[in-house]
Amino acid sequence: MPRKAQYNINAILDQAIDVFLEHGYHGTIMDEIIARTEFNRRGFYLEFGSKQHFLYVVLEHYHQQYLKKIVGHLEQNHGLPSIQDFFKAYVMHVKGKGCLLINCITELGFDDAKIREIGRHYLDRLQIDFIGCLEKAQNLQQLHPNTNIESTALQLTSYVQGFAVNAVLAGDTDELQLATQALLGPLASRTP
Amino acid sequence: MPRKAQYNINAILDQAIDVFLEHGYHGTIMDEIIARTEFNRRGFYLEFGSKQHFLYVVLEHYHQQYLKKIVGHLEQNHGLPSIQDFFKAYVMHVKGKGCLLINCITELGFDDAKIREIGRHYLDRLQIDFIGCLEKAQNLQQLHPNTNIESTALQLTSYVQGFAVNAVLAGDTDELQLATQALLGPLASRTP
DNA sequence: ACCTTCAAAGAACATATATTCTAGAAAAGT
DNA sequence: ACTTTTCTAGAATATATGTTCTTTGAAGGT
Repeated sequence: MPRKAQYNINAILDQAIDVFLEHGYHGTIMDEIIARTEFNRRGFYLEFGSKQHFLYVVLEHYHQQYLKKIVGHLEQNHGLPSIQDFFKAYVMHVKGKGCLLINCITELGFDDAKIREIGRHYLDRLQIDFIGCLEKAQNLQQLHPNTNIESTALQLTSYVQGFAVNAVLAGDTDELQLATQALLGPLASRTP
Repeated sequence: MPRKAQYNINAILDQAIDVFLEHGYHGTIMDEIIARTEFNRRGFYLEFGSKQHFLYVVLEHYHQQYLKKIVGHLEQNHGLPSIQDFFKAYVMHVKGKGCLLINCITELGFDDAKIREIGRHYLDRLQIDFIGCLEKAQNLQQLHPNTNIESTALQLTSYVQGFAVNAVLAGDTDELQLATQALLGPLASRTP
């Protein structure tokens, strides 16, 4: 019977995330992917077919494995604390690296419809989850009663993207943590 | 006496901005730059030396010619209205295209120290200008008296980047205009 | 009108890069 | 131990791409 594959797909996808984060899509060359992931050229093309298709798989893995879990905080339904948990996790995640999805949007969004679609879907989801969380917060009277929920959700969504860009430049993330507190603080009701 | 150069450097730099916006740095190939700008290979290398150096020149031009003028709104010293003018101009500018500087940061920031430096400088400047504007707004009593200016400026800076990303995905800019209103509205004092 | 100088166009070159192919070796069953 | 399967490593290939070179001809002065 034949040999079994030596490589672990999940580990490879994780390693690939870092490579793409560092050099972008076009800046990443196959030689580096092969060198830094634990598998070989033939295996690569047997498994993924092409660099482009590989990116889609990596991006899907990135979404499922990381972004979804972070966004998951917003679905805990604890109102404002959930939003705080989300930002804390997000800032930790993007610190010093940025966000692969955001990077793909800015690098490839114009040319690649699939990337655009994934990006739109992600942002829509984020905004909907913020809305849900803010509504819950309102029910729990954690929020200023006259808060415009839709607008606030839109703000928070923009803010998230801003972090992803900042994280590439910012050495430490204390600054980002502080900004988050400043952002969320004023949302809280004075008379809970 | 010799012929004079036919090309107009400024026009070329403007044309190049669009090419880089569409395909990113590594995704842009020299053939397209040559085809879409009004000059030829020889002229290009005589003038700029390399693709990389050309990017720096384009970026500098982009900064001087576009970003600086938009950020200039913040130096009008009218407080909140200046911030509103800034966002209006920025949204118009990035609509459907994104921001070249932000794109370069996310694509090249990890590998290219010069890009990182330009990016940091730009964001610092933006934040300082926001602070100045917010202080002025406070003096003019356009602002909630208990606003934390530093944090608010940091937030606004993050929004700007978020917009740059959103603009790549958003077909129309109504959404972004709405977000701006949602963003700036709550800053205004209730008792001016 | 003629000559000189250099711009314009694109061919040519060298390197980089994605993808395919080949040879040898390692695992698993008999 | 032997055979089979297919994995691994890396050579090979074809194309893409940044850069340089060559040829042609246009502009401007005399």
